[in-house]
Amino acid sequence: MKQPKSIMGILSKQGYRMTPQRVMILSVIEESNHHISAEEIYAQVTAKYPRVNISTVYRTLELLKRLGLIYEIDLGEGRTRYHSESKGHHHHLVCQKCGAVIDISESVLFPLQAVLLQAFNFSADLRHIAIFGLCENCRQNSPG
Amino acid sequence: MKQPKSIMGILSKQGYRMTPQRVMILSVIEESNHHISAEEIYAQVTAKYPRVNISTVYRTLELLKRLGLIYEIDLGEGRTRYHSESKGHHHHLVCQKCGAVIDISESVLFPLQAVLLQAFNFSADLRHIAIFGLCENCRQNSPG
DNA sequence: GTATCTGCAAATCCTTTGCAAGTCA
DNA sequence: TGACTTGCAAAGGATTTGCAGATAC
Repeated sequence: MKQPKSIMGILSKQGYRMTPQRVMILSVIEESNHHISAEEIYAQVTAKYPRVNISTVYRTLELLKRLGLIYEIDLGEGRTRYHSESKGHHHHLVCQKCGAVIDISESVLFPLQAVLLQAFNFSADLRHIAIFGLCENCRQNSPG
Repeated sequence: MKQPKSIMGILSKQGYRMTPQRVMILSVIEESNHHISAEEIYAQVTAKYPRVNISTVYRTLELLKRLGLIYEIDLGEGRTRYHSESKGHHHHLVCQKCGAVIDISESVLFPLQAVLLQAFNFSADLRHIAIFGLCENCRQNSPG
């Protein structure tokens, strides 16, 4: 398992302890290709370390989020998914009909960010956004 | 209580029945100034009609949503809020620090909608969106 | 050594469902 | 009358919490 070099420093610098659970959970998130849910993280961690508890996963996710190492995203499934900050930012077009998720570049939302800043003095956090709608296929096959 | 003229026709036309519960629930949503949650709707309806059950509220919300009479929005609180379609569309800037919700015009997202359509052939549903970030006040008072 | 973390179990919150009784058309 | 609706109670899934024992530093 790849061990992030930075995590030890980041944790100890802020008074947190480095535990095998924390290292494993972050590793699973960083090695995941997609946006991973708490339950999926739990399943992967448990495979190697059966005694880890789901509540530890949730507590660790909360911590990693606070430390800025991971981001959460709501893809409209009724559960939260997580993503490694080190992999960079992007957005998601989620098809409400077929469930397809299309990743798009962060830059697509730069103009919107600029408008919100100018017009409302609002600093929008547009790093990992889900936009719902209909994908190309479902548009063609849907009535209206 | 104001009774929506249209609901009877809309319901019966699609084979649904008009019940006092349905009329009251829609009325509460239409008379609400803000985006209202299932629990809040339940509280208001119960005040006048104590035997109504929360499950009826959820079932009715599902129906009204399907009929296009209401929209749902997720303001990041872990619960869904509802809004009358007849009041028109707008978006929300939600401050992650103080919780302020700033309503903005639907048209602010028209350019984004056009870009997504052109570049990805994706028909984005941008009628009631929540965008998270920092409001004017909190930007000034926050470190960094 | 001791404050921080974890596992376990139970609780919480929001929402959904099964079913028998009630009600609208 | 009969299909659609409701109330009730119980279940459901995701997430959180209290607490005593375990562990990092």
